[in-house]
Amino acid sequence: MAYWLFKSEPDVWGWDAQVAKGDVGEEWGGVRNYQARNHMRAMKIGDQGFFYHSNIGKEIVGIVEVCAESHPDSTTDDARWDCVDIRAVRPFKRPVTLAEVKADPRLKDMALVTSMRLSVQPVTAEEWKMVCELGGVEP
DNA sequence: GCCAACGTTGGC
DNA sequence: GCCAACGTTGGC
Repeated sequence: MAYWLFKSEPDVWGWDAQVAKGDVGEEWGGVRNYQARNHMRAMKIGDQGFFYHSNIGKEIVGIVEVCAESHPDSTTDDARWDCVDIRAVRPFKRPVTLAEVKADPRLKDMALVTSMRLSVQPVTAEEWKMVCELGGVEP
């Protein structure tokens, strides 16, 4: 089981929209970055991910899981781009802000801090546990 | 709205 | 294959 982080712009597609999709989930299409795509290609069904709001809020708001493995991105005909589907699992009791992550020395190596612009990021098991604690949910 | 960081593109 | 120009992202 691996852990990931998905970035969204909440005014385009946020946590509420993701929750509204229920267990069916939603294709995480539109990613046009090789690193991010490679992370999605590496994902397995059941992998867990944080759902992050950039721009508005700048906080991790909940947990999602991968419900369909890598497949062609339906938002383009370009064969280079694949993506997974994700579905909402549960919200954080308390959102974890970017400022908190940056302020915590144990989280200083999170990709959210070191690779700020990468839209799909790997998360380590330690980071997963830490951020879940901060968010008030069971890992 | 600004601007720094950084990924991508295209000319050579 | 290098590197300058350009476009995009995202925090502030």
